[in-house]
Amino acid sequence: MPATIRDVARLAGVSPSTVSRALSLPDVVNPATRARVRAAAEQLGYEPNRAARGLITGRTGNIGLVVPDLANPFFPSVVKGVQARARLHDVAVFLADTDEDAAAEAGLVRALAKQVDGLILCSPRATEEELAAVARETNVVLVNRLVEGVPAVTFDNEGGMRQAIAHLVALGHRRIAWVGGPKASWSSAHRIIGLYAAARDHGVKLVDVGDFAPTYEGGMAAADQVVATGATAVVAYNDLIAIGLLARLHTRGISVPGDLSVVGIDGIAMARMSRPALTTVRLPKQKAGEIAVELLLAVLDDPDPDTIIATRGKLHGELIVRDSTGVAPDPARP
Amino acid sequence: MPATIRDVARLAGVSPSTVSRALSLPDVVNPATRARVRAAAEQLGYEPNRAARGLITGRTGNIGLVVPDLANPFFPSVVKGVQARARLHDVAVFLADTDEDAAAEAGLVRALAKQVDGLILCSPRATEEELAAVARETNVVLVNRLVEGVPAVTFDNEGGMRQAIAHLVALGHRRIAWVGGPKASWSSAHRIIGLYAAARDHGVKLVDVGDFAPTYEGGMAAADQVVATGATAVVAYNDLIAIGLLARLHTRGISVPGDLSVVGIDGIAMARMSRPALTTVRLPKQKAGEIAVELLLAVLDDPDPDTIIATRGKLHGELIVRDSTGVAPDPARP
DNA sequence: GTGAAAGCGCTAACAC
DNA sequence: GTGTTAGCGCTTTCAC
Repeated sequence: MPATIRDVARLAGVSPSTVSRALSLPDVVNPATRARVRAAAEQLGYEPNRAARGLITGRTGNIGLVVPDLANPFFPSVVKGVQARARLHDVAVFLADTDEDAAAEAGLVRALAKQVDGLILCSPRATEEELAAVARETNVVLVNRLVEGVPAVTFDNEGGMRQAIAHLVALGHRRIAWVGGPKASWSSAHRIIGLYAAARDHGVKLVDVGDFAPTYEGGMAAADQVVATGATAVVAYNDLIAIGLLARLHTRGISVPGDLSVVGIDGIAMARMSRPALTTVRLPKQKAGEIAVELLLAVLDDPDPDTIIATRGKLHGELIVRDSTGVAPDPARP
Repeated sequence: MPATIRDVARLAGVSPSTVSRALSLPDVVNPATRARVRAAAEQLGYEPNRAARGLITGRTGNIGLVVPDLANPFFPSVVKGVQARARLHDVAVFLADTDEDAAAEAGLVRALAKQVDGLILCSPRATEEELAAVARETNVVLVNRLVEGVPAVTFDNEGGMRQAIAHLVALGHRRIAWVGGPKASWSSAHRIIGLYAAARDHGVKLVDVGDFAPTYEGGMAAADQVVATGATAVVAYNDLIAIGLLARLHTRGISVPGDLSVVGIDGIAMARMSRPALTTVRLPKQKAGEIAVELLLAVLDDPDPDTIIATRGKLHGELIVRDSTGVAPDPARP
């Protein structure tokens, strides 16, 4: 049975309102009283009941975080960032994993929306309309997704692809394969834009082998088609696909980077651990989570549309060169 | 501005209490009234405010989940399981990542405890006393940890190690190295117990190379010492260490499984993707999360100590044989 | 600077 | 079967 504000008030010999003030607006009460109240609160181990406070202030001190799939190592990083930053602000985080199920997502969002001050949404698959609708009903920050009028923190997907292509071109590659991810995803679209722009600028040939699941298995499935293109290098939609490529290429006796160079995107921990270690564009995932929290809190304090538009983050990726692109292409190959 | 119970009451032409009853105890109100109330609620998009309800019922419909580090792939799996099962019961999940910081953990737990019905704790590092203290103040379910009188879902660590050793012995190994994890961890202690028991039973020699960080780097650091033991096989505290071993062994030109067989534990996704693919004992991590939720909910409904003791889960691991133990040891090696 | 009173949205007694 | 009343723990007028 936790102590209530009345217990503290009784012990300190003051009224509940004074306790409330002493704790949340310290400078408005007499220092002596404040000290007495503090001591009483301490002694009783008193912590204000957030639900009760929220009922009256309209602020719960909680935020919600929705991710599509925690099994994809991309998202735990984001969650960790959100978590860490939220704790700094003494805000608690509700987490929901939608299991890539757009329908479940809608329900979860509705349920969560009632008990939080705002929502951070990683929703690669939801439609713009759905997201805009949610944003109308509650405070929302989007991660790696841009929707008109909704604050968001995004990655510089185009820039990431440019770095990848520039790196491969510098190594001498002239024919580069692309293994796509989920077609509907926002980041996929933007990665492709950057990819083609870079290929055009460098005057190199891009061969699209199609869209695959953004998983290890997806990469395994894509590998043979990549080989068939005759490309000397391949860029994958994400690291998981790239690592799947590596595995299947090894099985087929194709040397990486000897016969084929491989580049991923995301910079998940696993990329360091693959064989050969994977060259990738590291996206600051945890940072994205942290910024999303700051953004959300800023919007809560000032829901002015101008603020919202001004507070968009665009995070740049960093090319990490590892062994999977270590060698120039064999000029004997077509 | 979301609809309140009074809005629904007004629209349906009944009192707020009737609305409340119609929604939570449907069979106690007249079917006709119930239908009217339901329609009104629907029309207004009414969802009861959980905070307000919790204030009076004493139940928030929320649970808290504390994990030490989301960057360790073990924990996202547990979180996913908790998440999925909680959603089934219409319970929301607060997530806290303590960043392996025991001090932060205490604070987080206190803060969370106020706004949840119960806590699921993955706290490999907290002391028994700390955990017992938390359990006295709030409803707690422990994961992969056993403390007197506290409901818990654990893995059969001993059994897992027995399977690993039996597998290696069957392949002909007689001298097996052990790379330990964090000394203070509960599962480490139990893995060691199973390990030595199995070694004794099979009459094989175990060589302990010491304790290492439960990470890829930890495995890299341990590899050379493993080689120096002259063992033909090595069991690691977890998959991350095992994968680190694989990497360093490859660098040194030591063939796995040709020269040395490697076994991990946990069964993280990455284990399939290593080269060679890692033989491991797969622990049902997601299942553990699911069961933890069921356990917690059961305890909430019936905080009787007998129930608590009866409701302990012990989950068995499953040996997954992959290439890292594919071949019998070379008899030429000592 | 502090206390009394009202009320956030909801449910649980208690009447009827 | 339904309405009225009271109150969960807290903050916030409004007096003083």
